[in-house]
Amino acid sequence: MRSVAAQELIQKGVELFSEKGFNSVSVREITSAAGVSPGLLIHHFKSKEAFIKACIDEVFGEVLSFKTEPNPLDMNTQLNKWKSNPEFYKTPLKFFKAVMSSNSEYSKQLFELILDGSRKVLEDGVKNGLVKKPSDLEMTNLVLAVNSLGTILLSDYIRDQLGGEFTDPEYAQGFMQANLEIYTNGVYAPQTTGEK
Amino acid sequence: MRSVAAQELIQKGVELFSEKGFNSVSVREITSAAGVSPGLLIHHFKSKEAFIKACIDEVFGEVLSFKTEPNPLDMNTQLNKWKSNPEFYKTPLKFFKAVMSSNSEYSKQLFELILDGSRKVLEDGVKNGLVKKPSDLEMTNLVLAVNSLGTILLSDYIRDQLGGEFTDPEYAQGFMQANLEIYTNGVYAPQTTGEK
DNA sequence: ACAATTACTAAACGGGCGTTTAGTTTATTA
DNA sequence: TAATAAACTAAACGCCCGTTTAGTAATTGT
Repeated sequence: MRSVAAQELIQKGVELFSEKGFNSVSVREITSAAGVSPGLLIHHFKSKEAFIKACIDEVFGEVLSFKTEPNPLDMNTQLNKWKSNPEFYKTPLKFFKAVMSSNSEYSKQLFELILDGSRKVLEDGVKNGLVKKPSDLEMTNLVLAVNSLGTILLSDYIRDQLGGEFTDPEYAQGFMQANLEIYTNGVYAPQTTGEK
Repeated sequence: MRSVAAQELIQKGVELFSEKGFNSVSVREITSAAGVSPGLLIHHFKSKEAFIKACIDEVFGEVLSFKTEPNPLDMNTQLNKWKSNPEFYKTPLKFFKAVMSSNSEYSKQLFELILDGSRKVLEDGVKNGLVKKPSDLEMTNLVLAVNSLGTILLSDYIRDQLGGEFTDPEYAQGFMQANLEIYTNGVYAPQTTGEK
């Protein structure tokens, strides 16, 4: 079982890593935020890298299970989730961004997990008749997943444009509506096949 | 005028920054790659930060002008560019990724520039009848730009999935085709409006 | 209760960082 | 060709980093 201080360290670690990324937060910054000595973090977690892994495990075990959570493709479900509790998603979303920007072994696993979840939704959608059968499902899945993740990675820029987080109810409606419109109607007009 | 060594430093800097990002490349790494002393970089550029800015100026002045280059939305034009000279885009694309991941003042300016270019293409497309009139042009523009940029930011993950760079002719065709299909036909089947 | 383990701290270590300093070589200019 | 300026180097400075060490306080097991 984890000591109180160790739990506190994980919590502060997740918080700070979410804000600044793994490389920009030092061990000392975390330990002083938790009110303990730097040595204690190493004592409990062996190294900073192992501590980061512990933080990742904590967040993804506690809050996110990409196999059961609504998939990025499923915009309406996601929108409702955000609407009902926007605060809940803020830190995990930023932490997720930190992980995906870190090029660790975890980030690759997470990406595959996202792809798996997205593929499932896509395949189900095709079966249900809700989604058009793409000529190359795997490639389409990749593109859709990348678009969703890109939204998260670029959330800082989106915030600047909207004037607030795209997960906030105030702005989520319009942002999701644009997504939905694109994914429903396409962008190119019907009479063209997309060529110039 | 810039000295030969200073030019060499910029070139090596862009190369290394593109590979690893700004924070992960030290002044010593750049100067030893250029065969000069660390002090010389500071002598020429005052600080590492100013050197980074010089690198950004160099790349975006030399290779990219987002107002004239094909816009991310214009998939076919972009595909043809990549097809005709894939090497040309590799380093600038990675450098661009490094800048967008750095949260500098430059990255925000670049994002606005991308939005401006994208908006122009979108508006022209609507006038030409090539693009459907979106209910919220600014929001749609934001979503489309984010999707395009996301592809660049996540290029490492895409490479893992495809087995090669998505800018390589071998893989570009299929990847762009999936994009084109989504933007032409949408994802959701016609009989549904997208709700579950 | 006492021994053994665990939680924890203060201090320091070694290393890499960006940058400064002081000095030398090379180029420019008059 | 002598004076001035620019290019450049070797060494070191101070700082912050992750981690180690050596020791103390608290907890646990018997």
